Amino acid sequence: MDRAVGKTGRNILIVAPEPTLRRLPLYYRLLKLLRETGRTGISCTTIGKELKFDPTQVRKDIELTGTVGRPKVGYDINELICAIERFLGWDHTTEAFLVGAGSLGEALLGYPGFSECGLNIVAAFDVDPNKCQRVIHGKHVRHISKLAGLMRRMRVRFGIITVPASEAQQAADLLVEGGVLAIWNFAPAKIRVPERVIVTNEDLYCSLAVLSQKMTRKLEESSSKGESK
Amino acid sequence: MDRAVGKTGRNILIVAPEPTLRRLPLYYRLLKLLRETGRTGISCTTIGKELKFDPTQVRKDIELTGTVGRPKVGYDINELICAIERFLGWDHTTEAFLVGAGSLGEALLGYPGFSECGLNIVAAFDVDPNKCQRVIHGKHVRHISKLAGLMRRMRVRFGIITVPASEAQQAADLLVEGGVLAIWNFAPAKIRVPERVIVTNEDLYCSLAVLSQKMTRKLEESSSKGESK
DNA sequence: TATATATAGAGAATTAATTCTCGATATAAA
DNA sequence: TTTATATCGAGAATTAATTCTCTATATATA
Repeated sequence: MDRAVGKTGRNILIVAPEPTLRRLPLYYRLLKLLRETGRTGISCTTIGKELKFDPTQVRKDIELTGTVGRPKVGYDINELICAIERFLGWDHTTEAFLVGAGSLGEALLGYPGFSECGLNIVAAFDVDPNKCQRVIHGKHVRHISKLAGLMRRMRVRFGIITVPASEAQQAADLLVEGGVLAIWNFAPAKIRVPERVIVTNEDLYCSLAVLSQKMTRKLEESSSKGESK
Repeated sequence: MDRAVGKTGRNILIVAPEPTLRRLPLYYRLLKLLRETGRTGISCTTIGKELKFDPTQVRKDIELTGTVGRPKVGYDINELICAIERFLGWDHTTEAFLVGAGSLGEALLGYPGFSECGLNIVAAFDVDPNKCQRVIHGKHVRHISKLAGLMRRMRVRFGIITVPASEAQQAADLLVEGGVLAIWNFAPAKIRVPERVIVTNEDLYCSLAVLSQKMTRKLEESSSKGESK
């Protein structure tokens, strides 16, 4: 989805494969749960069994984080948790601005556990003056006209877009004006930003497509073959 | 992420590759926009240029939907839109129940454009009696105790989970009890369901990981090499 | 009418991601 | 102490996904 760069820009910095990056948080969550039970060690086999992944895949993913294990023993849970945090950049706090204080924005402002990942949404912005001056989950909502200025002044480099699709580009432009480095875009729309800005799109329609297609195929099959097996 | 089946279950029905399924909605959105401008034809090259995809990739994706084009001309936009809708199962309505009427649930209940994808959330459910009897975006919120029964009676086969992680399994169990076929899980938690149920997880932490890692790498590089290029 | 060109379509080549195989080793059991 | 076994680590093999190459063809231009 977010395939690095286009024709022009060469991929300067080698980042981990996206599939790996998407699996690491799942390991991370499991490891934290296990740690609470008092466990101290874990093997790839066990992680794989728990999350339905191939153990070798888990091992290769872990290898990327720089953790070394011991044969027959496995990895130290604490060490592994720290390595994943370090690898993902979850070991330091990143401050973020959120644009669009609708219900989706509100949901993200109150999302539990972002702080564990080092994400700290410090303020929200909206065009609607009625929404401004409100405080949602302890975060102030300000008028969007203040975004770029405040962003520069506070040196915030991370932006989250939760506005309707039609306003996504405008939101992105303001974030770019404020010197944004990375954008997490929840609006179902393509945004155009300078090459240097990292964008990840959280497009619900893309996920829905996966689900609807699978469901449709399954229904087709069961109706044509009359519920085989 | 949602890698089909585990060790035990063979993958009975051949579905399209997930990367393709995730790109199709992007083409679809672009095509609908273009159609509104009065255009009738489009080439893979143009789609690719617009969305920064390789034209061959676009062509292969389109091939899967069964659409045929003409050299030098391209595809008929209308035909292509219909083919994508048919392929994804967006040409017929799927009714869904939503579990968890918090702000995320509210956001989904008011999400614009789900109906274009054939998705119709018919009701929401929550444990909190204060939330019940409310109407959000025209949809009634009922007590969760009524879920399974109503689901069977109304023959709803699609469930959306927007409860906190700690309650996700309970929500999933109720949906399974109601005869669910596919679950769209927004809770950051693994849910266990029978093999026959299709699950797609919308795990924000997985997406965040991609973004934070890229951002971290970029910051590391610019600080060590002092803003090269 | 003849020529140039953009593009679909087929299939080969390449690249990325996953899975398998095997040797080394640390622990537990005999 | 010896043997058995689980598991890491390295690298080969496989599979999936993407990109490239070439041919045929439909349209536009000369």
